[in-house]
Amino acid sequence: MGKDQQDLGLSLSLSFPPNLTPSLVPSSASDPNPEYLRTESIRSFLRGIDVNRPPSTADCEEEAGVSSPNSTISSSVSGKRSERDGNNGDELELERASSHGISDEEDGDASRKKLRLSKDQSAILEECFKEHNTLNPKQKLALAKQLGLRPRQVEVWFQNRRARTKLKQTEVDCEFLKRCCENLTEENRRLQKEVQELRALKLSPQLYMQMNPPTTLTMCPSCERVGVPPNASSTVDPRSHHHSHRHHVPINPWAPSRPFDALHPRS
DNA sequence: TTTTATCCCTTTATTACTTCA
DNA sequence: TTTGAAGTAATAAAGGGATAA
Repeated sequence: MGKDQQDLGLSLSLSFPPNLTPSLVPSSASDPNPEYLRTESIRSFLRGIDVNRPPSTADCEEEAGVSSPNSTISSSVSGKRSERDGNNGDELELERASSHGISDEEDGDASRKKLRLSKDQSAILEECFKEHNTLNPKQKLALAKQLGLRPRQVEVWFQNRRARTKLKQTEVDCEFLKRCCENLTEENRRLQKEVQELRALKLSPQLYMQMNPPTTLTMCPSCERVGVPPNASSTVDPRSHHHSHRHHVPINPWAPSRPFDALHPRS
């Protein structure tokens, strides 16, 4: 449990520059009740069809029986689920008590039936998910009881919901990194151009003579950034640099230029 | 060390919706 | 304009491996 929560927490705790994130986050990501769910649920509601209608006696008996058509049967057959359910009295009881409204006719098909949750059920689940994206067993049972679902359904819903959240976050991360890459490419292009210009100057002494003295260019020894000394006339405010420069190192314009990658090696 | 519960990941199946001939 | 097949997106659920208690 701990590992998973950590993973999710890491994924979700990524922060982005405020100017990037909002435009990148898909509207649906923050929408607890997406249009898709709304329209579908509304249609379902209007038709008076609720795939998760409250359990009837027959349904309960059916669920409790051996031949459940739904996931319950397959899950109770599968090792993991049977182990789990067999050791949890409350959960098993709820499993039996809750229903999906599967009739006996439908029961014949052993294939799993996927049932859409109602609008209300989805809304409540979303609300709970907003509060905490994982559930402890008590919360799960309570929620399942409240929604008329099996605890396993609630559990699965939360798992799938976490997966959707992670997927959205991955998309946002990807978009952010793409932009970073674009920005760096652009900066690299700009710097390469600058290097070319400086090399051109180096090759034409006449132009060089018209240049300002090289001492007007200084470099921060710690970060190797080109700066402007305080006495130089410039629009750049030296105080805006990230640390004080008491030791500006004059740049030798004849020194071989280093490409951007050499200045910013990837660790 | 073994057991159990829970997680995530991947895959499958189902449903509802859209597109197009 | 209607209709049915095909395609697509969303998502419920299963199964399996990993991990913590």
